[in-house]
Amino acid sequence: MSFLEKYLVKHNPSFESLQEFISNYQNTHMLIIFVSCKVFYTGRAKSTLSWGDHLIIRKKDGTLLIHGSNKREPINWQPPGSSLKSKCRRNLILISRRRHPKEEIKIVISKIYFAVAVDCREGKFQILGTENQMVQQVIAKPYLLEEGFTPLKREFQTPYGNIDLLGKDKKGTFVIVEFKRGKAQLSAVSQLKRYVEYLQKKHPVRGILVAPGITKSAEELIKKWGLEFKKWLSKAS
Amino acid sequence: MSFLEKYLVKHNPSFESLQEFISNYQNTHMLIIFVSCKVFYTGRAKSTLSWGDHLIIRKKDGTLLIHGSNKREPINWQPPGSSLKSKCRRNLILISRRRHPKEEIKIVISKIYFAVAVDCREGKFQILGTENQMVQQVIAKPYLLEEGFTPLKREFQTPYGNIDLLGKDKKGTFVIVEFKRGKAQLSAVSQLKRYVEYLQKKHPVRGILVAPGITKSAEELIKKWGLEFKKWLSKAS
DNA sequence: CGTGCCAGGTGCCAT
DNA sequence: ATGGCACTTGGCACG
Repeated sequence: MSFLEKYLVKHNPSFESLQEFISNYQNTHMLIIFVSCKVFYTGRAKSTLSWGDHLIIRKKDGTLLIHGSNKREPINWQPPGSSLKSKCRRNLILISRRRHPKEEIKIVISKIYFAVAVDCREGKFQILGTENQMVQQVIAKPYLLEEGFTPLKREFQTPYGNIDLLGKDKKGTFVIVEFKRGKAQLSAVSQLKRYVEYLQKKHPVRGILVAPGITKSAEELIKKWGLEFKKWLSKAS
Repeated sequence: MSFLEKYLVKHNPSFESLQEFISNYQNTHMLIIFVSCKVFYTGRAKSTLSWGDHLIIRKKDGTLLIHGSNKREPINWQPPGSSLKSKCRRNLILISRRRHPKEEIKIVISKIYFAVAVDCREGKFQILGTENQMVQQVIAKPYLLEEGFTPLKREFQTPYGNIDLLGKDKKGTFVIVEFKRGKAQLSAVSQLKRYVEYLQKKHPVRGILVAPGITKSAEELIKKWGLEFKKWLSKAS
């Protein structure tokens, strides 16, 4: 591939030709390969994917994706940092390994429809509306939480976990604030309770869960445990 | 594309040609398109991806994936069930929408390197080694948990959440068992504690966390709360 | 490295 | 639809 070309396509390559293609480009290009194959994964779990048509994507950071005809998630994958080797037998076999944890994917390919090597330089990504930004807003404008609130420490560490935001209310009582960007569930209440249980051994303390909504049972639980829920309006008026 | 062909490639298609290609194949084929583009997402959060080369995959179930040059995760995406429309302006614009929640992705394309439509029939997938299988093993061989254990109910529902496995020990005391397939963390202890707190209002009850390992602080917490940890040997001897 | 935890989490299954 | 939760979760930040 000349340095001017963005991509190179191989149609119905032979096994040997794909092997060479892979070894030539796997460190510099993203590979997109459409094949008939079966897949064996073993590692943290163990899985098999029977014969079918699958899209294989291999990124130069070592990521391996095996996609099927639906769903957002790949059927099988290997995360960044994984190796890739090929063997030519009766079928073409691709093996991707990672070390920690030890995991292996074996792709047995019977037919290669096409393979593309692509020179991909991605853009810059920015995102807004995360939990972190909720916390930042409350730190900047503490009255958004409640009148008289004073933030003390972001990510306050305890042996029971890390408190999103520790502060004091207008009476000087410690306040533990847990933020959720989506509807708060039982687990969020548990989390807040953990922090409160720890801190209240030393000080009187309030616990406030801040989220745009809360499930029914989480709301019942939070009342039962004497904690508070504060609905968060994303408007941030 | 004839019904015999597995795939069809367009090299450097014009905007209009890609529009036609998409509308012809988006309901029956997986589309794989490599372009120079920028992306705007708005919905649960809001993000921008600046100009760069990105791989666009559109599955016939409506899934949209926008991949960059590294990482397992797509930079932007739309889940199954999303729509896709195109507009031709100065650039080619693809818009994918979903209803619940209301979310939109706008892809502004300045250059199309290639587009492929693919007829993808995926294989059957099977997986072993999940949490569910740990539970099934204990149900089949209760002594693996402890001598004299009797399983009573899988997924026992409480207003505090669902208990993986409820049973009784040899003395007839209720036992709540929570399984984790990986190293158990603070959240697992919290979860177990929730169930125990609920049931112990009515009966004396033990809580056992079953996992191949446990983090230091989770172990301390589980002791402090009077719960038990049982190390799970995947050997299932 | 391990630990904790958010994520536009996704996906599955239950009511 | 809402909810509870596992997931080969992935990814990040911090000790």
